Amino acid sequence: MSIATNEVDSAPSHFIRNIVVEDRERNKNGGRVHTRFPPEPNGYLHIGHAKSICLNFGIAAEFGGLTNLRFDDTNPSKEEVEYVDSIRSDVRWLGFDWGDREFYASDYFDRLYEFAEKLIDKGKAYVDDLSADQIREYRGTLTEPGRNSPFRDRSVAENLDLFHRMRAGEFPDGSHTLRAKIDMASANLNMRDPVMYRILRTAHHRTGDKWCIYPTYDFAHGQSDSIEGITHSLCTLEFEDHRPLYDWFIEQLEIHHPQQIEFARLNLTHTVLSKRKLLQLVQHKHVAGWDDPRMPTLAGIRRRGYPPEAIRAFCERIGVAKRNSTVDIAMLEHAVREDLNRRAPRVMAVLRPLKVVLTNYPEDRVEQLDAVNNPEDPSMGTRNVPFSRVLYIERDDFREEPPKGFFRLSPGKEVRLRYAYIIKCEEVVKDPNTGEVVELRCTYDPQTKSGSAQSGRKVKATLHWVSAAHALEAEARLYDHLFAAESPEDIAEGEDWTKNINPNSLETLSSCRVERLLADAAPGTRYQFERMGYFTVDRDSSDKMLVFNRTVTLRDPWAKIEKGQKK
RNA sequence: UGGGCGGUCGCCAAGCGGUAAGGCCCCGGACUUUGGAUCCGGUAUCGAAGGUUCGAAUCCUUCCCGCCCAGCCA
Repeated sequence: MSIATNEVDSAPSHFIRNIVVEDRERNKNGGRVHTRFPPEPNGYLHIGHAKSICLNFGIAAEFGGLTNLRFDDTNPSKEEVEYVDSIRSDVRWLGFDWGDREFYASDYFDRLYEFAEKLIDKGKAYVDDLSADQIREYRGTLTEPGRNSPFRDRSVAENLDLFHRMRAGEFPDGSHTLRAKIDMASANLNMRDPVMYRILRTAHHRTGDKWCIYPTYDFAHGQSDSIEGITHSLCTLEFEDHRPLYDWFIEQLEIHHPQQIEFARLNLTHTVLSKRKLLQLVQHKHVAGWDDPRMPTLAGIRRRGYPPEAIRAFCERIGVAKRNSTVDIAMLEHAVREDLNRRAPRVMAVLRPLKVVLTNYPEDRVEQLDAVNNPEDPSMGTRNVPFSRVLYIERDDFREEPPKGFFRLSPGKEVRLRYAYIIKCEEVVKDPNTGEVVELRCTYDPQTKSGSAQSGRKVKATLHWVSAAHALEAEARLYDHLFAAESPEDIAEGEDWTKNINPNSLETLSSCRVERLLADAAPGTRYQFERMGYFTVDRDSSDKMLVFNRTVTLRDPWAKIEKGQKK
């Protein structure tokens, strides 16, 4: 079993799995299960693709089958190698392996060309001289049948000759097409003599200038699946109408017949998942790039710190069905927290530092305190954290005038410092000009050292902290949903969806203080900053400045209460 | 008004004639040196209306609502 599937104890049933089970019971395809993930290399993969990847690789692995990675590169004008490289690394990062079965629709251009000739031979395809506009006119509408092209009844010999000359480059772009001869009156528009080949003088990222005609996706996709011996061609709902066409090609060609099954694509709240819109976000600099941690791309999610295991668990949990749906992004975030809670080492980091001086603690004294690395996993051990007279605590953990329900630090009140002592706020020092609180003067109770006999006194809150003299400075990038609106694409007439971009989706804090051991953390390493959230070392991090991405916050009931009070 | 596909809790989603799983969110409460985690408990009669049946979310009929299709995009 692959690492990708063994973490899910019992895979929930869904209709595609049921179909596969039935197919195997009937010994269809000799019980073989062979799927493929067929992206077009014209953009970066996103969380929606992850659903398809997990489905395709997951269902095959579950039944001892294989999954191919196939690039559907039939339109050279939109496709680039940058994208195939990113797709490869994203699929690998997600945890899946396609072995040596990396294919391209362009690998099959010769075969496809022969298939086209065969259809011409059978009188099932013809070269059309109609322009794109004319083809559209002849196609009819949803409620009216189309009309036959005047070129529909050319002889086989003439069609063959014309098709060869198309390939030979005798005609200008767009002047001719090869069309399937099916039924211009079909209620299914896809069956109204769809275009199989178009003339396009654009260099292809793999085949170079070899071809000036390219098969359409509709003519290439099904046959590519067939050539690869795919048993179950899983695709999204919008291709349901195309299935009769793909079946028609396969039957006319008398080749292996994969079974196409359609499922609903993933939609997520507070984000967009269309390639066009993601491209726009990048090109118009609404984000820093495809791997901006706010992007729903796998590259972005990875940089943000989402673990692949969490993505897989999420994909398993959302299920597979035919109903259009939009999953609450909270479900994704939950999967991330669940995974990181188990695995991320805990560390103390103060994001917005407030100086605390313990007036009754000796100037030059430093204690090494014992701290647990992960309460969920004792095997992760403990570490020493230095404690001294001058500390930093989180600014949000002090309120001069505490609201109802606030049980952190305020004048005259006590709290525990995690792994250390109970302290009491004796004095608030303010900047005489601005009135801003700049320092707290507190006393500590030596009797309350963590773990000691008399440490049992209860206080309402425990704060994280860092020793001023020992801490390292760091930058933290706090991310929020890229879109404040739940459904950013729901907009009024004349409005632009980009108006829903959350202006506060990124907040950069540059004077954070963190435990010294974070100095050696490699990019991509994930931690829990106690009480603040999960953070991941960014690739921008250096000796000069440590940089952390907030992957996801911790659940924070107090923040919720306070938000409610303000309203 | 053509064709295809859907409509089960706020959001996902099981269920396939025998009397509504689960997860997320939310609300209580227990526990807690992370207001974290964990643990308990709470919340639907299945788009509507008829019908068949001892019995229907599951079968039939009609209706309503949503999504997709008129690229030489995928």
